[in-house]
Amino acid sequence: MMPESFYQRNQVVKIACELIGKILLTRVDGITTGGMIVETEAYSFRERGCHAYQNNMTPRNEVMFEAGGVAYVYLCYGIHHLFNIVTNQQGTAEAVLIRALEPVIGMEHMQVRMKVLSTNRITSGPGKLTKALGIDRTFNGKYLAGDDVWVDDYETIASKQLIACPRIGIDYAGEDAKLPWRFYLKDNTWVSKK
DNA sequence: TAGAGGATTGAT
DNA sequence: TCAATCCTCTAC
Repeated sequence: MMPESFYQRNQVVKIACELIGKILLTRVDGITTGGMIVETEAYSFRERGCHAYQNNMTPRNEVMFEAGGVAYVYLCYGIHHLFNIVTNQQGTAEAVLIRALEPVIGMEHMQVRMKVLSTNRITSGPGKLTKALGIDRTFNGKYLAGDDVWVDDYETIASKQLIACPRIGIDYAGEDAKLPWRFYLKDNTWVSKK
C-alpha cells in the first residue's frame, strides 16, 4: 500500500511516471481484481486539458482539489467511467489518469464483467479497465488506502522502458495538448491503441 | 432551463 | 467513419 506522502508531492508528472509498474486493485462484492499499471496521463490545473483548468471548481471535479491519495472517477461520453488518482496538497487540483493495466489478479472475474470469453486486451483502455475492475462513480472520493481500491508496489521499471508522448483525446486543449504527459511501458501489449 | 459536447469504445 | 448515451457546464 502506498503512503499518502507518495501522492501528496507537488510533482504530478513524476507521479504519473512512478505509477507505471505498480499494481491497482479493487475489491467489489468480495471479489478482488487488479492489474499492473502500464499507461498513465498527468493532468494539472495549470493546463487546458484538465477539468480543473484555472482552478475552476465544479460539482464534478471537486475531489481533484482534495489532498492526494483519493480516487477521481467520472462518466465520459455518457458511457465510460474513467479512473484518476488525485495528487498534490489540498486545494491544488492535479491528478493522474490510469489508461491501461496488464491483468494480474482475477482475470476470470474481469471476463464476466466485460461479457467476453477472450482475455485479449481486456483492460487496454481507460473505459475498459474501470469496467473490468468494477469501478464506477461510487468510487469517486474514495481513499486509495481503503478496502475497496488500493495501489501497491509490483515491478520496478527502468527509466529507459518508459515512453513519454502527448496525451490522447484532448485536441481542444490547444498548445497544452502537445505536452508529453502520457506515459507507457515500452513494448507492452496491454497499452491502449493509439 | 435548453443545448452542446466530452480525458472512449467497438462496430461498420 | 460513426453511433451509443447521459451527465456536466455554459449561456440565456
